[in-house]
Amino acid sequence: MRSLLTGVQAQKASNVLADRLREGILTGALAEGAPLPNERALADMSGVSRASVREALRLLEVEGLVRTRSGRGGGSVPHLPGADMLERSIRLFTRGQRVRFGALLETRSAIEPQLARLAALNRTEEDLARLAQIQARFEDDSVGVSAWTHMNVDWHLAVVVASRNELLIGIWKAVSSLMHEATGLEEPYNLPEVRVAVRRVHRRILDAIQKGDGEAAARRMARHLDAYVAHIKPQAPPDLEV
Amino acid sequence: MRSLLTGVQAQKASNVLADRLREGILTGALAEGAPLPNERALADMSGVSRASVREALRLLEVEGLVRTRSGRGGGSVPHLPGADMLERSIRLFTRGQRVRFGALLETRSAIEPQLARLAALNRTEEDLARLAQIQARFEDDSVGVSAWTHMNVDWHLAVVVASRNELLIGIWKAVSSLMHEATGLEEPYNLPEVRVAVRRVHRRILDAIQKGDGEAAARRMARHLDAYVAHIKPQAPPDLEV
DNA sequence: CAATTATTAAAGGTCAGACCTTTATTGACT
DNA sequence: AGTCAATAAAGGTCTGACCTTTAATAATTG
Repeated sequence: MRSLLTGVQAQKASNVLADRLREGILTGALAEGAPLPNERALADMSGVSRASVREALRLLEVEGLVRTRSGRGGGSVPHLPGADMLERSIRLFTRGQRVRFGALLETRSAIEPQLARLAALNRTEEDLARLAQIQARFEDDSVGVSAWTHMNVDWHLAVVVASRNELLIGIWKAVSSLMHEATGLEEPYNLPEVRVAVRRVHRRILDAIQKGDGEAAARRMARHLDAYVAHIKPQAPPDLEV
Repeated sequence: MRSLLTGVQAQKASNVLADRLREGILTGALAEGAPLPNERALADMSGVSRASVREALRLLEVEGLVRTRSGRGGGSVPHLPGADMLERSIRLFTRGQRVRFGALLETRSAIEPQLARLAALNRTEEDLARLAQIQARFEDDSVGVSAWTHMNVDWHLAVVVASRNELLIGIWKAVSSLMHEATGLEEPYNLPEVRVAVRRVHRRILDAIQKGDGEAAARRMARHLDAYVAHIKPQAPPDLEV
């Protein structure tokens, strides 16, 4: 008797509505960009109060599934969750779990070589063109350390994007963003010999990507990251938290 | 003149309150498990209405930072976001971005060898004991395919947990959970020769982990996953979406 | 006529207060 | 002691008013 009735648990109205809207958005029934009815109309249509409608919309907003704007012409529009949402939740996870800075390094070292491998296998001509263009910008040695670091980020991002694996790309973006926050972008790119070495290894990695040699791309990227870790690790105390 | 006034943007009351509570929880000022004041009290204390308090709590709930229960003795208690939260958001991301099933396989293949390497370096005696215990259960060949699959999941989870990298562990859990949903756990563990092969490679991986040989552990795990991919890939249409 | 400025309307944001539902505790009655 | 009813404490919901933000429109003016 008891077991028959467990699990019925009256769902909260806002959750029920949020579930429906979420499914609609994820399946595409509610097209991205096409505004939802306003809150009062949703309340009338769904038979729940406006307060509950608002809670449902708030759930979806936090999940990255709608964007809400005030004022005339505002409202809630469906939006597919992207890398920014992933970054937010990975940030919360790392802060909440007190994840070590070293764990971020390990994560990046785990995935970026694979991203390089996939880039070698899946890159398009446009990818190669963009990579070549970014690589060319490295030749200018007159730029400051900040600009150089940004170029470096752009280079890695371009490689990563060429992999065509959206999930790994999203994770990579989140992790490297957290890393850059933690290091304050204070990377060792002021030393001329470091710049020369980075330029050379970047060239070799691109070479492998261009030739479609996934193994070489992965191997070289792994070594490149090991060198980076060797540079950065001594500066960060072992128990640094993000 | 214009530029002086941009960015002031009156924050919503619920967001301000949520931000404060979030910081309190993440910094530990609001201890996990110690219940927050009830909604009416929070409203009085913060000077905003109960509706706004509720919205703030709802934000935090979706972020996995509080758990809320109804009824007497209920209320909202702080809670540090864990792997379950990460899994929810990775699930939303994969569905929203229409991530291919193959991308999940690639992600797992990217991180699990590194997890095995870290396990070899960081495993404790307890980890080894648990792994040995799980390995022993594999010797019993009479179990059904479902039980065998569960054992297999347990084995991989135990390896992964031994790595002591909470971020990679969280990502691994999320990805493998999504994979199992997509495949419906219909894995090829009914064939005796597959079972023998899996048992053997598991043994060799554990061997490397026990010896602290990270390279071997990573290499063997990578091969093991390649074999798994080779088994599973033909069954899944290339454009299968999660 | 064109540029600016006021007005209005449409939406979300907030509030107050009542009432409902769920759940744990307490107490009364076997 | 065990069961069942009453109570209390919390979240959940509803209503309806009002405030604030923002875009569109109308009025004004150089």
